[in-house]
Amino acid sequence: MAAVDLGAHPGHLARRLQQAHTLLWSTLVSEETTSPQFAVLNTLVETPDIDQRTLGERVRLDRSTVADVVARLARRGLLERVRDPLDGRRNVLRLTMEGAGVHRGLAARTEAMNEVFLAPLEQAEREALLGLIARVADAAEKVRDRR
Amino acid sequence: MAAVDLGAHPGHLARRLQQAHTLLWSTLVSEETTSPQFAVLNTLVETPDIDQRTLGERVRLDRSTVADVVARLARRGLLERVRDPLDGRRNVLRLTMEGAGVHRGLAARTEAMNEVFLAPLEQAEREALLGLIARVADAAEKVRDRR
DNA sequence: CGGGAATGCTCCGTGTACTGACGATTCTTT
DNA sequence: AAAGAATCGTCAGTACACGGAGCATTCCCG
Repeated sequence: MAAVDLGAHPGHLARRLQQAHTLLWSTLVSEETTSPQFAVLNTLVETPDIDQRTLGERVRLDRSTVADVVARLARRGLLERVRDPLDGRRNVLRLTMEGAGVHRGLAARTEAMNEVFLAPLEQAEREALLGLIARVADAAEKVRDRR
Repeated sequence: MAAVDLGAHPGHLARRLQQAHTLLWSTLVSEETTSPQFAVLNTLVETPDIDQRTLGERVRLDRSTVADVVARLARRGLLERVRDPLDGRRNVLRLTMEGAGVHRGLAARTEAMNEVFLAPLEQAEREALLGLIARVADAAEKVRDRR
């Protein structure tokens, strides 16, 4: 009797948004490479020779998930993972030629996909949505870090 | 060099938002029962004797995931899963007494959590955020259904 | 310099989330 | 009534996502 309206719950909406995006990504951008994988490739483009922990901080993936994603990309030959000779605890990551090529292709198609994804919104609404999500996510992530 | 700013990508923001919510949920609402599990319990409160497929449509989980989530809740004794005598393909789901009790407790704590989650936003902004997400998600889900 | 603390990674267990293949059941159409 | 189509659920495989335990390495302090 005390049932609640899930349509007003941000958590439920966040999950739906994320699921909808994943589905659209797989049809419009790539079936092989996922959105988190693209985030990793993209970070490696701007910061070569990064280690897994720092990479995880940038793309917001925990140490375990980074290891998984990186392992998959390495298996496909899109990046190299080498033990850092200067610090034997770290893995140094770097894109291969092929990885850079894959990133280029995905970056282009991602732009197109974003257009489709946000199509129901006016320009001002798109900026508002992204800004609001960023503020909520930033605040929640700060709570986590303070621990 | 062609690296992209992930902060402007709705997919990346959607993932961050969902992750942040999951984390906050586990600290403020429950460690045992997840947000999707609550969505299932909640649907069973308003619609007893529902089958898994219909349930999945309501909470936006595919058939496999529904089966997983329902199995976990059944294992904990929060719901009963019985073969429908009128249609041998379906499982009929119904909350147990304990399941109803768990739902009551979660519903209260969920309200409190939503307040914390949306704390960085003004009232008008909260409504705007939820409305914008719903529009984008609705549109994307329609694309999927049309298949 | 030497020993304890901190750090980076891996491995394991659990929980979403989806697709494809399959089996059982029911429905439809003739 | 029987063949074929549609439906519901399960199972296997893959990919994120997280916490805890454990290991090797490095850092820091006395």
